[in-house]
Amino acid sequence: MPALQPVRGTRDILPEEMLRHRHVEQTAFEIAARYGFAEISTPILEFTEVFSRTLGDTSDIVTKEMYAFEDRSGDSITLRPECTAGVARAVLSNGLAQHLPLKFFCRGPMFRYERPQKGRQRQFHQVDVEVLGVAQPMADVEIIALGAHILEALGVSEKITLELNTLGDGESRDAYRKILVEYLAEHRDRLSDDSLTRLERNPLRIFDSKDEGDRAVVAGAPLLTDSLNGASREFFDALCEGLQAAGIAYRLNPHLVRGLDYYCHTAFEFTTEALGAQGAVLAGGRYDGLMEQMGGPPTPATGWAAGVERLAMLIEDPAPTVRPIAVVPVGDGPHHGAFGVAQRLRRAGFAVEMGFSGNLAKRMKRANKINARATVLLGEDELARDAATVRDMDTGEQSDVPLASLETHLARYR
RNA sequence: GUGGCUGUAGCUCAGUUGGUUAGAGCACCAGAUUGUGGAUCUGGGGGUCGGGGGUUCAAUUCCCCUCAGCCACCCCA
Repeated sequence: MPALQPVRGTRDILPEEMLRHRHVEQTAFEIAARYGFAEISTPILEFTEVFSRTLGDTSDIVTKEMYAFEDRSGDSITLRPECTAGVARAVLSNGLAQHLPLKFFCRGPMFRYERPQKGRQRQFHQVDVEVLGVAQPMADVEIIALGAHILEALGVSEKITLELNTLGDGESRDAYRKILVEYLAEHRDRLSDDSLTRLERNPLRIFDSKDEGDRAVVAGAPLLTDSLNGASREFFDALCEGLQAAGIAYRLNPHLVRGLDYYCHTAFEFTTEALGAQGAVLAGGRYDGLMEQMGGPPTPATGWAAGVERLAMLIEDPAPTVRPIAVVPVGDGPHHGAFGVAQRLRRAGFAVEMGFSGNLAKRMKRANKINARATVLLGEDELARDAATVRDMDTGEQSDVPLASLETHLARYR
């Protein structure tokens, strides 16, 4: 354990930053609720197979990014790298496949063993929505609309564009893979080393490459959209029409692919230029095959996840929290009486901070520092006649208020 | 995992061609002001110069290793 440092890629979220996180999560949660999403929480730990079976043996997450370890009983356990597999598992574990369709909202920490960068930590947080049991593209339209709605509510829409693509169904993708591999093999000599291994494992991801040689090759490559079968074409058209009808602007990006094996049809990413290389802020797609892969019944599903840290970096400072009322005993005598008053006000719904150390000037300083809206001063003489001196901290005005009407008097400062 | 940049007080940063007790601003604490905050003035605390090793009479400064952050790749939220 070297020094007093947090583990690499993890960090403490101090109150100021926590407010931003909270704002992102609460906004997402509240708007998702309006769309009928119910919050669930699944364990941070899952058996490793939950992820390795579903994300694909060739995905980066499984091959190099999983926080996996053996527990005391010898089981292989993994800190969840994403939400979807856990939610799907929960649906099967709880027999919820009987109750489709389901709409879930989920939030919490995720873990990926990556090299940290700004906007990319080993422990990070996501908010996540999943729709299970709906095969129609309207489900995709709805979750994309929800995503756009949340980003708008967070005030970050102008910095973000929606990119959209289709991966087609299995048949379309198999057909395309053949054509693509043939084409790429012809240009093998111009591909980067990275892309040569991609060619073996997951040729679609060559489209992601930033290598110039790769890009040149990819520019002339056949497109998946040209290999779509009728059903896939129809699905994608319906999705695009649905988005247009909903007034959601998007940019078709035929090169947009997904790193995880379970995706099909819809693939989308809300991205920003403002965060450097970590531009994806909310992304997802359709995963019709996942539940079956996990051993459950074939179940169509679609969903997305959004990065809380990334969004927290984009938003303006959230509205300031309520300004408290400071209760200040004068001298050391009235502490108990003052505390009684503070408790009364707290029960009445006021945010109350009490200062009782140092001389009066010190206590006032403290009241000022916590940005108190008003200070309730309680000295021996005030308490003796059941009254308080209330000071408006903005105007400096003071008034003598009977304790009986304190709540009424302070109501203006809520 | 690969390549590069950076690391001095809580924060932002000075500093040293290697040389006594490493500085500033902000923040913090105390006093001026023991029944009144915000301004001002005065004083104070706080540093293993990221960590370890090496070279040297002497290292914050030069060299090596290591840790962390940042940038790009990889990948993704």
